[in-house]
Amino acid sequence: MTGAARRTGRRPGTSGSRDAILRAARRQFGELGFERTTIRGIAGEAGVDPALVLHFFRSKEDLFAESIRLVIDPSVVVPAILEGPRARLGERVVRIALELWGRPEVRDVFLSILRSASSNEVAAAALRGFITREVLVPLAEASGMPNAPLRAALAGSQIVGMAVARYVVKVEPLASAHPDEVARWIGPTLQRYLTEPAPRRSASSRRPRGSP
Amino acid sequence: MTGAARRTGRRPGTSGSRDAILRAARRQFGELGFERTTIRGIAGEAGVDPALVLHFFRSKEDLFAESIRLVIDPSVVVPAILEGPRARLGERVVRIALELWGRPEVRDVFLSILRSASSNEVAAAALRGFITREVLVPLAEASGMPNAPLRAALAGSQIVGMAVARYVVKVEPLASAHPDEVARWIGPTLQRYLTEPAPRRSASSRRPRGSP
DNA sequence: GTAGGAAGTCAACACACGTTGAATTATGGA
DNA sequence: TCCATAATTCAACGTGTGTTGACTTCCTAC
Repeated sequence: MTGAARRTGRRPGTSGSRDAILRAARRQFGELGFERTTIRGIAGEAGVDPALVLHFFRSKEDLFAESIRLVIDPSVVVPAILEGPRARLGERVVRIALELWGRPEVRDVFLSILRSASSNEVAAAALRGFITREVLVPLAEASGMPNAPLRAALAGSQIVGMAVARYVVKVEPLASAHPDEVARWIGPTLQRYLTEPAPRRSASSRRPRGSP
Repeated sequence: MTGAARRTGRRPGTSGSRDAILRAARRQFGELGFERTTIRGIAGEAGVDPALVLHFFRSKEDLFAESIRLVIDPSVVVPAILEGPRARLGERVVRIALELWGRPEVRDVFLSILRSASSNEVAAAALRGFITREVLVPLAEASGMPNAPLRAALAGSQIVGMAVARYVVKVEPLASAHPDEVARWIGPTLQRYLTEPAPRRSASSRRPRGSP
């Protein structure tokens, strides 16, 4: 080595430290979840002093909130969902979801949210908000069905379930199935939730006549 | 108060401390997940010294592992899934799942696993193991279809997705929908995954002839 | 040129956590 | 009756964490 011990003070030129920190944060929050990710770890990966992390982002919570600010563009995604034949709505939705999960930046953010949604209220709110805004509302509009919110929530539940099974818990053979195959199976489910008539009340789940 | 400062040494009679600790652990792991649950917190809820917790269970990891040891009885659940008309397999599965989530002890354990599966390998393994053993294998047997593992994984993904949406993220109106309604919507999905013919390869997802 | 702010490091604080070892009191079998 | 063993608390240790404040170096607007 040239023996250059990292000295104090500002560096010449533009360092890109802020971005490096954010990238490292996203990656680690995605891999470890909120609790197990440490400021020191992020700083290490970004090649920077831990104090600098908090110089840019005021606290760990703030950094987390910033790191899960969505990196997907609704003005692209929503039209992509809406355009095309209504008979293939479900399939389009799965394909778009799978495509998003395929991009590393997006995937890290999604994993962050999913990993942390369980114990971090910010993350849970983010997930709820995202699902509502980016998934439910457009889908409800696209379907134009009565019951739209419930239908959209059901569709969302199947997508989240697929993501958990595939990317978090890694249940085989789903985890390594080809996206096309996944789309073929799950597409019809979403299609039914979103566009087909509501299920009939079956005999066994009806209360006997005269009961309250 | 009677001023009775808790003194040291063994208590007369049977105290039930071990059970109290386990109950508190299950509850807190379920509410907070592995990381945010503390030994001190559990001890507090159980009315006991923190050291006693580690006297009974050798470490926090061990306590966690013990606390997620499944409280459901396969010899009851599996037959309940298998018996009855094959045409209503899907509906039976959802109903059983919802019924299990309704019992507080089971619910705490499920929540523990779900909340911690993302960052705790023990929990992820437990979830994978449980899904495989209690859900996938029996379902695969029940269906007797080719592709059984994939089919069962898909069914599992819809169940987990419903649980996350309903109990963790609390997406409305799914979160407060009546179990009957949930069963009516989701039953057919499981039914299709488990018993209906595999989806045909559609034109749009086929590669053009001659490509690798 | 020079002042003020931005980028960067260093050392330290305070706190909470999991874990340990010794000490104390009860139980139950020989 | 005695003694090993179980149940229980207490006090403490070590470690890792988020966060802070002082300090230095560079950039840019006047």
